[in-house]
Amino acid sequence: MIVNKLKDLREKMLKQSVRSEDWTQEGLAKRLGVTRQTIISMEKGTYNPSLVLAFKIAHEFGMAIEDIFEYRAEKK
Amino acid sequence: MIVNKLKDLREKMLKQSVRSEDWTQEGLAKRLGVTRQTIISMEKGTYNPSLVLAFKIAHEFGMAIEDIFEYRAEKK
DNA sequence: CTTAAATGTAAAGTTCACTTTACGTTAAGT
DNA sequence: ACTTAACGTAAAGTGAACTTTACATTTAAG
Repeated sequence: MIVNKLKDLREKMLKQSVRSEDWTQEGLAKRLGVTRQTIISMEKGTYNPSLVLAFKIAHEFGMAIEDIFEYRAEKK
Repeated sequence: MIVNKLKDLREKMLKQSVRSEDWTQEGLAKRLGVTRQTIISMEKGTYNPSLVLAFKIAHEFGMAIEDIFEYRAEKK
């Protein structure tokens, strides 16, 4: 199971950023090369990004993957 | 594009490990909960692991995802 | 040399990340 | 109140990650 901080991080950037349009769901989606639906589903936790997308996201936020996504071993 | 060090890392563990059967393709696959085919394809670079699997792999090797997988921006 | 473990290859099937389209709701400015 | 940007939801389609099965090749050890 993977937990992520995407929603909080993006909303924080939205508030802080001068170019706030860069951090709307749509703005971020465009920079990542995905659709807005993809952002929504990730923020909701409906599904996990691919490793490639996780790398792109980490790059956009200037953080390591492990700072944004946390893996928790499944409870069997 | 993602480059990985899986083959080298696993072979290194194979040589160093006392319980070498833990680091055969089959042994590693079982611990990761995937098939041997999956290991082969990742080592060949045929496909990239999901983020969940990347986390599990990093955990098995005791390393960070970024130490095993490297993202290189696509040349358009 | 022989045998068995480990690795490689190939191909069809399943699942899920991601797209596409379309419409509904919320928030904020004027 | 009106408008519009931003956010949310739903559902069908595509492609790639991953499985399953089966067989062939390499490597190491007796």
